[in-house]
Amino acid sequence: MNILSTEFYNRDTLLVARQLLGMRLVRSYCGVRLSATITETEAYIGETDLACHARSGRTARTQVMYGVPGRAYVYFNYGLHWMLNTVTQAEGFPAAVLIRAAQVQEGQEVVALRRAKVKCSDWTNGPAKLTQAFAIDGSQNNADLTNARDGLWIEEVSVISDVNVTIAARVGLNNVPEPWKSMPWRFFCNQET
DNA sequence: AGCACGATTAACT
DNA sequence: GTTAATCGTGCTC
Repeated sequence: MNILSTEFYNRDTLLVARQLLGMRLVRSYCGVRLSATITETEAYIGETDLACHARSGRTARTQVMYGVPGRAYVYFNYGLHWMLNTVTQAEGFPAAVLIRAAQVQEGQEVVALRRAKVKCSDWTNGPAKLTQAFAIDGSQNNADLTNARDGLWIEEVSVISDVNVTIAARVGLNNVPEPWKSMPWRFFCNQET
């Protein structure tokens, strides 16, 4: 196993979002190893990106995005849902990659209990579904993803070739003005299984 | 202090 | 396709 390092995250956010496809998100939960292959990501880049939380500048909520790359930015949305991001680019520049979907590999028994009411194909095919399945919430905000100490990290597994990747506009940005609403900053693997 | 709304989900019709 | 659930955040008064 090869845990992605600070150098991986300290690069252009679009490159990180693209290359996170195929990587394995790992969670150490109650002594059990949960893992899932990342299949969908979105990039949020800087204060000028009006879809990015950093559009409001540095606040208590957004400070993690301004911090060192390779940390988790976990935020609460719609009064119910937690979203997992990885902080990218140099310290001081606010950017992150939202992990939108993944395919469970290890720990299926645990995930099956946590996602008991839905069929397995719906376990982790959305950003808040993923955090529910992996028991990720605000206590993981600013967790260090570059080692196993905080129980959450990403391992390099395989590289997904371009023919298997679709690039499209980000989703859920109803009130965001153009051109930000339509920027092709979403990356996902073509074949769902 | 009050308000509108959100990087969604699941359960409806 | 439509909508309730549910509350932190940032903005206005």
